[in-house]
Amino acid sequence: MQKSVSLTPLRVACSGCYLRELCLPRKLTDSDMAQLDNLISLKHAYQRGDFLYRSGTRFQSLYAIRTGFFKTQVLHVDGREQVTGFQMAGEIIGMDAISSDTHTCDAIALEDSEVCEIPFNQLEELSRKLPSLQRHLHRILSREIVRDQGIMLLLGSMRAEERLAAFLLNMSLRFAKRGYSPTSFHLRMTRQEIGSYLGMKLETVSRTLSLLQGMGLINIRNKSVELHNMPRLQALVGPPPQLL
Amino acid sequence: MQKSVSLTPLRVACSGCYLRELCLPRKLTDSDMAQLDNLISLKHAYQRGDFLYRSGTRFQSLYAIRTGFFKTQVLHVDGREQVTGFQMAGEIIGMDAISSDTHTCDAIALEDSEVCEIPFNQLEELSRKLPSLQRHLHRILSREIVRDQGIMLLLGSMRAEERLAAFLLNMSLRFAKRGYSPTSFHLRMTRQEIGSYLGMKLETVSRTLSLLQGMGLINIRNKSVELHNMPRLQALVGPPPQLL
DNA sequence: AATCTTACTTGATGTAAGTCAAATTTCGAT
DNA sequence: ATCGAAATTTGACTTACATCAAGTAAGATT
Repeated sequence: MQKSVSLTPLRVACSGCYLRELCLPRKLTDSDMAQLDNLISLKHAYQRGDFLYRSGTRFQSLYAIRTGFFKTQVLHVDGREQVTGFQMAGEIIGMDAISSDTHTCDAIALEDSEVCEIPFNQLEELSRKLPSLQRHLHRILSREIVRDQGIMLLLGSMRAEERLAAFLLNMSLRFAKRGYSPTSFHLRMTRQEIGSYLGMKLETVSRTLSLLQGMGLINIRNKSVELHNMPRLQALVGPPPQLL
Repeated sequence: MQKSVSLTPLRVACSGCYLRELCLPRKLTDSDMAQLDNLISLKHAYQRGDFLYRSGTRFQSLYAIRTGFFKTQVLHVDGREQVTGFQMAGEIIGMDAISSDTHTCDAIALEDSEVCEIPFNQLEELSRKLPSLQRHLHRILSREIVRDQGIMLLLGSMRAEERLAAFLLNMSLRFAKRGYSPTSFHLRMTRQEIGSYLGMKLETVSRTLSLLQGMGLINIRNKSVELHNMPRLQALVGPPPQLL
């Protein structure tokens, strides 16, 4: 099923990579770090299309994305699906499953990816000993809540152009944080997936992207995007058309 | 600002009320409970319209609603607002603020309410000592993430009737859990607030409620609702019209 | 390189929900 | 009880987005 191959037989500490900056607390001693390293020792590789986990399966671990790109989606009874997020390197995934010990969404690799497994019981145990780790875990959980509320705002009250502008700016910001260009990047997901995430049909995504291009704000060719005018994109997200 | 009056000078333990069932872990010893009681000792009263907290203010505590009804909303730069949730007795509110030590939304009482304050630092400290409390806190945070994803699904892929059916059934479930009738209850929020929450205009809320009434599924008179046919309401939420 | 499949774009048309507006009801305050 | 403000309902009209339908381009597979 999920083709998870342990790339290296030896232990590969995630704290050794730049994950440290994004996912791990700062104020830990070397000894603390060692304990954390010990915890986050399982690395897995996934190919495009592989499931990291499936809705309904038992929860055991959170996952820290080392490299690559994932989407999470919830499936409705009738087959409708809603993409709930796109996750990239340095982000933690799987937190929805804590509440019921069962995954409530699917996580699927959008490109070949590497992931560090974080057994949750052990993380809880360690975070009881290390207050700064505990606090960090709480922040990560809370950040996910804030992110979701931002999307609720987007889905509940924005128009197609605004949604796409917000989406592109969000991608831009996240690429920039990882040292990539904020103005030129490659989308890993299809128009369909973008549409599901933003609550619109793929045709509308396509049309609206063409529109933004027509306005000179972006350049989009298949999955490659260039943001030509970030301030105006930002302005588009901000003030509404006639509502103010 | 927030008219928070300490109702009783003496300590009022929240664990003494039915909050225990909804918010607190089970497997605690009496001694553990006593510590928890000690932590959750501050009770405040709010009148309709009062702010429990405001976006931008410093985060210090979570709040357990003892009685009453709140809404949370995020405000956009331009004045647009999105209601992100309605909270009732037994629910915990304020978790979005952990990530940045700052509240990211407003919480406003929809009726006169009582709230127990839970200083978060102390909660963290105690949960380091009590694994079952720690686990419970994590579950509560995760449950909020799952809830938000459900709303994303609703906002992203449901039609007006489906949204309202889902909303009414959710209210019904939550009232039922608290021992109230699942089929007959009183909405505390305006059509406007329902609309904001569900991503539609107040006129559409009104029209759609009339429609559901016309179909014989509900009876609504101002803010009093009766659900006459829960299975059909459920069916409405489930399968889409022609999409399957 | 050729073929097949899957993504993407663009146009024509339909529709659910938004907007504007007026009438009615409810509720709080005097 | 009366008044005024706010909430709700309902109607007429508009619009943003969905749907349906080709046609084109990109990627995968052989």
